[in-house]
Amino acid sequence: MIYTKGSPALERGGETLQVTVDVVIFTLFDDDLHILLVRRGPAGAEQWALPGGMPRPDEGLEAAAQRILAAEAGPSEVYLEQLYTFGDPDRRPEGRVITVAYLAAVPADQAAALNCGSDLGWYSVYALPPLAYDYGRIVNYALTRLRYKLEYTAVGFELLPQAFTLTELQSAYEIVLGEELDKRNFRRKILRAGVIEPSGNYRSGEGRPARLYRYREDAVAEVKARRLFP
Amino acid sequence: MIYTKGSPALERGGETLQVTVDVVIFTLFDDDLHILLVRRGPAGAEQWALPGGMPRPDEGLEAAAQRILAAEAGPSEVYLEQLYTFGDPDRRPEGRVITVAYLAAVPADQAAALNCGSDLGWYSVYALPPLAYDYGRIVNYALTRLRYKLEYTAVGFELLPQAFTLTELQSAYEIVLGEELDKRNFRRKILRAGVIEPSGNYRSGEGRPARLYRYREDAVAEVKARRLFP
DNA sequence: ACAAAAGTGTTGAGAGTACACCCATGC
DNA sequence: GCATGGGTGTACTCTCAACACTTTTGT
Repeated sequence: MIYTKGSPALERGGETLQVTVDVVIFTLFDDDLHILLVRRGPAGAEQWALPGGMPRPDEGLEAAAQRILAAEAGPSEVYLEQLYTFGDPDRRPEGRVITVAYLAAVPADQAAALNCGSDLGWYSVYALPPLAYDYGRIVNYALTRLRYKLEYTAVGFELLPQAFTLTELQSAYEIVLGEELDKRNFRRKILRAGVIEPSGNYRSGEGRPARLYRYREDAVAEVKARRLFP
Repeated sequence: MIYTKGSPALERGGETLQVTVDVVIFTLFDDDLHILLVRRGPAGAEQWALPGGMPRPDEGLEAAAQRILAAEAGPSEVYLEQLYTFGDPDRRPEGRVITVAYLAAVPADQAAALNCGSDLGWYSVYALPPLAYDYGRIVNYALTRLRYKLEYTAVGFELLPQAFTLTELQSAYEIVLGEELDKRNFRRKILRAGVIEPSGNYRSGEGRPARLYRYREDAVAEVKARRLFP
């Protein structure tokens, strides 16, 4: 018999088993990739944590992540995916907590609380404040995953406003990947992929106005990358 | 304040919150891809489940998966990765269970219990018996992930014995992917990748003896597949 | 007219794909 | 000697990567 019934939390020596859902929320502004953090602990010895909480009794894990995201960052209709579940017994000194981490990407123009209170803030992933517990590991994991997905899927657009120029798009890729890309190759490849289309408008600024593009909702983000093995 | 302390399992209306770890264990024999299932329920209306259990108080999630794997399938030193966490509130009628699913791949010659009791058995993923709850979904998810990883990483070798012929390797790929591959292209590509080396021995059978290969432990399974996006 | 950013093509190298025959052994 | 599975090479196409100049606007 594999599954035991009963009340496991109590049977296990009285230890409580907490499950939390934490969300790593990425956004892109000021030429930098940011995540949302909440402050914990007293000023002076302050530490930062990911927004999170416990799933409610009748709430699925993804629904909980969605709720947390909406509460802290504002928008709905954003990119959200399960990242990983962290459950080492000694993650936290006060007791065992199993955390189901999610990754979210929101466009900066939808991200509420861009200049939010001192308990909540966007921080560059390249200059993070001290994080509590093993949050650093979770953030690293999320960043690795975001970079990976950026190359093989269309997540990149989830970080941008609805209309964007090709230069802005390229810049977004460069910021997240931490790597420079060739302008002509970038444009050829992204246009040939057929995932974006001109919106018909232009954006003026310094120099020649740039054509605006939008992501094609009907785009098949068919990720047919080359196989490593036969 | 995001995290509440106390005894959440009781505070939440007396509902207990169970966390289990389940493992989808793949192996390859008889020209077919199999997973290990355990029987639950009475004969006649029997249903099958994935091997699983609760993590012990001082045991990490991966450690729990390793323990379950060792107990049911025998070997250690096998491929094991976290798959996904399933936590819909209505997964099970008897109460809420959050399941952290793992994916394992073991070579058939290490898989104990190949002809095990009637409570435990290997089943072809292409002909599964009736599964309890949402196990079907978990198995599908695992199969999708296995196929995906097969193409871009070196998991394939985890399903094979230490020494294998190129024909056996190709056959393994074909069985898992459900697709035929070209012999010459397969060989050129796998050899050029530098992940296997001849063991020096040969296997005799019908026809010309086949050269045996082994997986190179020092192989950099550098997955440099083509980017979809720039 | 000039500064500033947008936009545009070509070429060489490497990888993918399709395809058919000879080789070594056991019986 | 023949059946059985093992092993090998080539030609075409496509994608990648490297690389520099012209165009359009605002001041």
